[in-house]
Amino acid sequence: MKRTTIKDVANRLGVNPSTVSRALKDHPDIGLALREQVKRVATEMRYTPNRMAVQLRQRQSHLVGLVIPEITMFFYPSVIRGIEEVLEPRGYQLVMLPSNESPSREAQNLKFCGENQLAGVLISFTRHTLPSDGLSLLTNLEMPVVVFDKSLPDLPFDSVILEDEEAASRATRFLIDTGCRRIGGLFGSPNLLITQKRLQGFRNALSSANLPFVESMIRFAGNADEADLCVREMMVPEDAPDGLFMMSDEIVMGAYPAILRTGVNIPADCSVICISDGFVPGCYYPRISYLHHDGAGIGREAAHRLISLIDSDPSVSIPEHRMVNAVLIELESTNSIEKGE
Amino acid sequence: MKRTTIKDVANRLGVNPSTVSRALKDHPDIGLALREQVKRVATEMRYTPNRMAVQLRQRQSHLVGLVIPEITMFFYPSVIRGIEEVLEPRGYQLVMLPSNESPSREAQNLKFCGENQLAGVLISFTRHTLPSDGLSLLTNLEMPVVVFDKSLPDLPFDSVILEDEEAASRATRFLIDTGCRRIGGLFGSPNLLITQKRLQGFRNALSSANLPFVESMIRFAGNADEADLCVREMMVPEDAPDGLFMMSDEIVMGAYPAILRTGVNIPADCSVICISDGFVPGCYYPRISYLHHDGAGIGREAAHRLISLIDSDPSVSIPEHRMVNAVLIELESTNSIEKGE
DNA sequence: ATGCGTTGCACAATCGTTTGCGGTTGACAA
DNA sequence: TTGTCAACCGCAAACGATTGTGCAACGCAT
Repeated sequence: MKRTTIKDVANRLGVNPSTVSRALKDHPDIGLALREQVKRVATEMRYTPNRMAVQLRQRQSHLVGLVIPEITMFFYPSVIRGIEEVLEPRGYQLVMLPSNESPSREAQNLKFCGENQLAGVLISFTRHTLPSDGLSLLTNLEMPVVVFDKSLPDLPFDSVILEDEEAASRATRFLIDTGCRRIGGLFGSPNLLITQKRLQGFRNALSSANLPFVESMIRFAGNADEADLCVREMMVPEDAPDGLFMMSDEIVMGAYPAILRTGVNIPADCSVICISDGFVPGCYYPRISYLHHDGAGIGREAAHRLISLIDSDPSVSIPEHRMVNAVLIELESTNSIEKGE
Repeated sequence: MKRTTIKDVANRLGVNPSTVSRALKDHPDIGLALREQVKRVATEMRYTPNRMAVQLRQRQSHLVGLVIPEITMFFYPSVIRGIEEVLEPRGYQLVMLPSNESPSREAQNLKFCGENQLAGVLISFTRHTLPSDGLSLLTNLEMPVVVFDKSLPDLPFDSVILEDEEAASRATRFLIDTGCRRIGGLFGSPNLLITQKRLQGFRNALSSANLPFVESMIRFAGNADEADLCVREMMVPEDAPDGLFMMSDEIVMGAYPAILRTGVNIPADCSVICISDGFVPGCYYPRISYLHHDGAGIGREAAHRLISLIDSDPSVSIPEHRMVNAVLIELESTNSIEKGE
């Protein structure tokens, strides 16, 4: 039960394989009549091109590598949806290459992309990848690549990231505007550039409002459980925050129930805002307002950029850094209005 | 800047490409001395085999297709982690083929797997796939395939699924044992076999306890928002349930906050239990006890089975249906103990 | 009739590996 | 000396497609 090849079709028609190949792609060299006949017979014989042969010949696969730090339930599923949305119609497929937060695994994954001549690579770095390592990895890769979300400083490659600083700043300002004065912040891994930027945005907003930045009011949590712990530490009776900024969905899922558990009244005692992909904030009561960190949007952007890199001459393009901005979504009132003025 | 091929290595050594090929795979035909030298030069020239050529030659890729109804934040991320855990060490890579709950897209995806001679396929069906269609799709595929989680009735192919009926039954029994008498159930799409089975388990538990099955106490929700709506309908003062079974994480995330919003006291007024992957139940307060629907475990099982199918003679193997059982995890008390006896 | 330009297709090389087969050595026994 | 048999390695044909080039046949103008 062998697959029918282009040769089989050619033999059946008594023509040369090359003729069949050209006919199927409407090459003008082939007469119109024959062209139609070839197509008829080809579908009749249920011929489908063998991609391996095609790819070997043209030295390029239609596979795109997706190198991500870990396949978590946060953010990446949305990103993948966004990517698929633009890749699939163009005939590209996504190969999963999770790095499990291990730089060495990440290097392996990138190596895989190179060896298999994937069409391109979409990458989000692990929290442990050193900027210099990331740079050399991508440089050695010699193929279209776009970095998304978890980028590294000063990378001379295309990237699509959130306006992290601005988003965090706006979120914080929102808390300030609704009357919060003792604002706490819950952040992710401090290694991450996005964490640093969001922290910076957080600080900027405070200082713009002439509010002091209190070291003890911010915490870093590597995962949901740690976020839970942070909350328990922060929510001490004497000086609990009256407003809390949480930088991600994972932090929210760890921290928010912890807050509720302390008995603190939201938003009366403490307002809350976060940066989120959008689903999680609606799954709590009270709901949480958030700055939309649009995973699908970032995925789409990154994929688009990658496609244009693949289609263009690699030597002429200069890296383009795209920042997608986060829009504020207000859900009910986890943010108090005119708090105790 | 061409990649170095096996020919380059051969030329450098003045030997035949075939010799290099054999030397690199320790073929006994090649003398030990030469073998070592070839390897040395190969690594020195940074030779890496071109997989496309290899695959074309041996008519098989090391890619496994993952066909899933949709890439959601629930369940599938865990499944993928489990799969990767067993696939990656064996040199297989995962290709994402989301069907977006569309049977036609699903058919396309399967076709893709066939045309590209993937090594095998892991599939979870959409909620709209007809059993007969699924059967013919897989039959035509003619390659190793294992169905996981969202299966179809009477499929003569390997499968790995949860003991859905048993899990739902145990969950319900747990509610009964803690004193609930008016037990409600929130289910997913009624098209799904897993929904039907879990519903069956739910009913069985009720009837075993001589409790009536009240049609109005169960609801079907296609997504979280619908689950929210269902709760608002059910939680009417006169005859609200005193115990609630929720069949999945997505249902929980829609329904649980809705319950809290109604002001119903958990677990005093209403106990809650669900079937879950494990992360979500801990992200609420009160936490929710659950029967563990282990995504990673199912992924691992499915991947293992697929590997053994790939490695074995396809003609001799008979389909194996694996049911993984769900263990009960009790978190705090969303289940009342000795309710109003 | 000669020359020239199209049109329409066949030939063969190529992509980078793998693999069946055959052939050359040298050793060693008959 | 001849024959046998390993041990080693080269040759060339695949795998299934794409593509540059060659070459008939034909039309048309000269």
